Amino acid sequence: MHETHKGDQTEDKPTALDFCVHLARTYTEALRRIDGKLSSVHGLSFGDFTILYHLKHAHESRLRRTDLAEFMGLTASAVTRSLLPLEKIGLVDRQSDPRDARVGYACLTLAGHQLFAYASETAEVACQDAFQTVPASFAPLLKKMGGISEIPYRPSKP
Amino acid sequence: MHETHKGDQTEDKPTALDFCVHLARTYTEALRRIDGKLSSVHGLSFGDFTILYHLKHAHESRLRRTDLAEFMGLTASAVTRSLLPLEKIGLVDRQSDPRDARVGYACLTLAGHQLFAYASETAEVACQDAFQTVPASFAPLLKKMGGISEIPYRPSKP
DNA sequence: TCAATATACTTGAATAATCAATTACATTGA
DNA sequence: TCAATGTAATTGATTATTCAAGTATATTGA
Repeated sequence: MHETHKGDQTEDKPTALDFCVHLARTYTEALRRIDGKLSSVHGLSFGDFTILYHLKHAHESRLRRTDLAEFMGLTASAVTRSLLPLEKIGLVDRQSDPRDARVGYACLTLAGHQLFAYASETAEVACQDAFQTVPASFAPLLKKMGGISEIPYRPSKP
Repeated sequence: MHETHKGDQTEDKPTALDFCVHLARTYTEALRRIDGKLSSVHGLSFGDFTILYHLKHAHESRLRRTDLAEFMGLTASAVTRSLLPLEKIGLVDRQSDPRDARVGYACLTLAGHQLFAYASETAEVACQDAFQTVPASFAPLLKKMGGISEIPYRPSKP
């Protein structure tokens, strides 16, 4: 099995770049596997599933669409488009904010909760399977990667 | 700073699923940054750059298109389409195999080598920047993730 | 030998994401 | 107060990727 293919170039200590290239390869492969399982068993992409995941963990199982975008690392545009089919099949509900007419909430429906309960078991197994060899102690490290800005606490307005 | 948003659900020890969701978020953000830098400075996406990277490290700076697909974690189709613009702007050259008329090689041109030399410096900095806090000792772990099948040594036919 | 199967690659159609522009509403400060 | 600016969300056009099907060539085994 290759260790960063040995060609004629002398391969020195792996750089941050080597790390990134390898991470990209590993990530896409892992995602493909998880996505495949989730799709075949529940008809959800990992992206769809991740939306349900964030809603499930949010206060009252709902999030503003921008906050969901931030959690997902997607643009607002992508969130709008991703939510459409989930709203159509009744996993997610659309709500508005009486205090601010601009904002829209995405809210997990009962059906959404139910499907999530099943799908998260499948997802957990698929994730364990895809990342078998990564020890749990590793997770906190990844959390620090890139100094990603996290969602601030956003209290209801007075 | 949120630590996996504390809602009303009790948040237990992070599972493999939590890890995957967080990795996805971190990964897309990091990729966005690296991609942005590389695009603005050299007009290359990280995907484009990664193609040059794999060619650069390959024997004689060339790879069969299927092998490139395997290295990239992409389908053959995606590789065909990704190579088109790189061939058009003269960074990559198309070669055929006299022994097997089915196979096509992608080969780094002189211009490709030159651009890669510049771009890899930008990329290294961008990658260090995106993954500041991940220690180098971490790389071997990631290598094991998922038990990804690597490219076997493929000798020239007799 | 040559039919059956396998491999390398390309292409058409579909999906998912992006960015830029737009709409609609909110907030701010002279 | 209300004009200017800021924020939330959607939409159109574009790009990247996938899958399924197709083409061309190689390999294999009866």
